[in-house]
Amino acid sequence: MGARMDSKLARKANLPVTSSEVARLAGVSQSAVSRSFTPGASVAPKTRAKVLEAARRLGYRPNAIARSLITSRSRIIGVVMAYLENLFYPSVLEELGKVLSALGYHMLLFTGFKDRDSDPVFDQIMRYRVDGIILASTGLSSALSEECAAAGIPVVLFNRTTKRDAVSSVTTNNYQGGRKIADFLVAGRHKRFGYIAGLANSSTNRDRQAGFFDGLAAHGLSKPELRTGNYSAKDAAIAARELLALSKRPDAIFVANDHMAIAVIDVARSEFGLALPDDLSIVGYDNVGPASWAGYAITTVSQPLGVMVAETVELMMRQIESREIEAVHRVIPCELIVRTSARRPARGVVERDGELMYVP
Amino acid sequence: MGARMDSKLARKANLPVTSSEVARLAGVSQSAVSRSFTPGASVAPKTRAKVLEAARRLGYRPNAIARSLITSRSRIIGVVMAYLENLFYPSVLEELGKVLSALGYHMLLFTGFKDRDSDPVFDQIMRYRVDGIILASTGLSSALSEECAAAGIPVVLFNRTTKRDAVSSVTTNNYQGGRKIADFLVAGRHKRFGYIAGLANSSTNRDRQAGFFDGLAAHGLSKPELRTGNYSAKDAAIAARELLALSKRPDAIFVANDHMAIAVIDVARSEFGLALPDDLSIVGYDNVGPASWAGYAITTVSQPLGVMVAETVELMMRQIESREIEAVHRVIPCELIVRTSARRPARGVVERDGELMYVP
DNA sequence: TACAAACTTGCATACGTATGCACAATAGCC
DNA sequence: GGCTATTGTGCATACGTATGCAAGTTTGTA
Repeated sequence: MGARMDSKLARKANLPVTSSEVARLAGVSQSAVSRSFTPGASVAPKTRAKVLEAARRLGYRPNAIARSLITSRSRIIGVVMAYLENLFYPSVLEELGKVLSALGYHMLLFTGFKDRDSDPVFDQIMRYRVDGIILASTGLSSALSEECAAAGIPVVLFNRTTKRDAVSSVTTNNYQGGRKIADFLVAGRHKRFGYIAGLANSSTNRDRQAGFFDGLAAHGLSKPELRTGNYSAKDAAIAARELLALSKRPDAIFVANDHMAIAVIDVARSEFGLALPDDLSIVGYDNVGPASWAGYAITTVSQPLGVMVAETVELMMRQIESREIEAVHRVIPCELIVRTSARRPARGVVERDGELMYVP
Repeated sequence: MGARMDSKLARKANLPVTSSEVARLAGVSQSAVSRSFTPGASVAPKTRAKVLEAARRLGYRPNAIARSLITSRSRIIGVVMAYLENLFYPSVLEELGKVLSALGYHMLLFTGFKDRDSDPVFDQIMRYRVDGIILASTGLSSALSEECAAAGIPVVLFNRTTKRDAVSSVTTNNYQGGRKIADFLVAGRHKRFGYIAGLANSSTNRDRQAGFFDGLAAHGLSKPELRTGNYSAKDAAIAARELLALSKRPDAIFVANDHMAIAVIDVARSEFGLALPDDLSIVGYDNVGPASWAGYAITTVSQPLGVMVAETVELMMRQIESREIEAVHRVIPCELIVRTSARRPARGVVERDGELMYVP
């Protein structure tokens, strides 16, 4: 399997340096070393200097594992993301990394089990005695959430919500988002509507769909044509083919996220020869990076990532510090970003922060 | 900041269950409990059954932290990815998650420090006594790699390489890839060439560029116009504007990765009104998801992710198990995938596994 | 100088598990 | 049934650190 260039040299591992060894070199007790590395502990500046110098010479680093055992705080947050194909989640991960590391926390990441069961993942998370769990792109069974609560481990759902009493959540107002899209498309004088759904049992899909359907109903319109894309590009393409092959083809389709919307746009253009927005309007959701690429320019609902992550971490930290589990549900407002994948209404589109937004 | 719905109920954390408590309930010693959870340990089936039943009733899970302290193996791999904007890396992460979890290992992820120094990241990684370190989208200073070697922690560079003696690496044959692109474009009768570079000091960029330049030289052609995009979409767009505004505009541009190539294509089409491949040919690198989207259809070099990850993990495991650091450098062959962003040569394009490839 | 208050330091112990060792129990064999 | 070989079990200890406590030292004040 390809070329190979192996170095001849192999080295044996040395033993890692402990605080006792540092103590010996510095001529102090092990406690003094520990205190020198604990911010706010009681150590004389001179002692600390001696210790740090000895530590530097030996290449000592405090053992976070041993520390966790004593303090019963690992400063590790378990992060669960079933898949990363949808660019929304990598962005979340990157932002989480920034925010958590600034607070001295780290992420134990569980991903890549889209097709498998998530229970073994949970078992592993619990074994590492994480200080908290953040779940994105996935829900949580009732039994497991109860178990976390019983163990005193805060759980925050990111971009999903639940009625369960033991877990918190941070979402945008998906109902409002769906409703805004309905208003926008109706104002744009569209006549026949389609909806390509995400995972049927996800709260995001439920709320976006309800908002969209209610919005259309409020204008006296009947239910749109519904197909399901399961938040998968492949399924969305199939759904798109069905919708676009209808004799009464929709002139506006709301696709439950941008990741699917891209696949739908590709199908519309390259398989049906349709031009956007003249022949067809597409609206997505999430405002991921590619949504703003010139090749797609998707009209979409923006989920403010920075705010969502900040709220998630704040909720997490509060529960960790207070040692009390509380089920708080944060709902963040969202904006409809107007680009060129959907026909615009005559009025209501304004510029703000360099983006066009729909503010009826 | 948005709506809020707080649950009234708050719960106190319980104490976590220990092996001693399980032992008491099962009427055995703590050692027996430990052995019941250690595959291959010496326990009578009857005892193990008693223990597991007691553990189930108490909701016991072995404490991986405490176990690490004893065994001096954390079964944690530190994964460093400065940024996740380029979809190549999330894909890597997902695959790593699959492969590592199947082996009972977990990922401590460090990301989101693109603009900051990576030294603090290292400090943290070392504190958690990880069993190994995988670095993607980033290099490693000489001092740090020496330190890891001294501590007996294997380091594998993913998609980067180095001459340093203490770290291993897994890359594709980037030189060969660059060279293939030169051959392909020359065979396609292009006349004026451009190159948009990645990060100047990255081994991937160096090798791709060297291969491309050497390939052109081998056909008796002079050096292409060079601009630098730093593997950033924004910088690449700027570079593209410069290249396309030249009086002798290139008719073929090799962009050092797909992430930048997308930005370049957007600029070419929407700002210069160019059609691909009639007015301009673009070739990328990586074969990320969006490269195959109908909107872009980028001719690109495929880096076989699955193979790369498998090799990376294999290298890692071998070093962990043998407790010896070795500097092995795996170089994996790559393929030129032909799509429609670049004019095709008259011959040499064949179909394989449903993809068109250039095999001169 | 004397005394109290504030600050430092070392000792000892605890965190939850794995494991070498010695011993007990069982199985295997004729 | 008597013997050895095998297996199973508990005891004690170790991993590397944090921290309450008591003793020691310094500082501040009158």
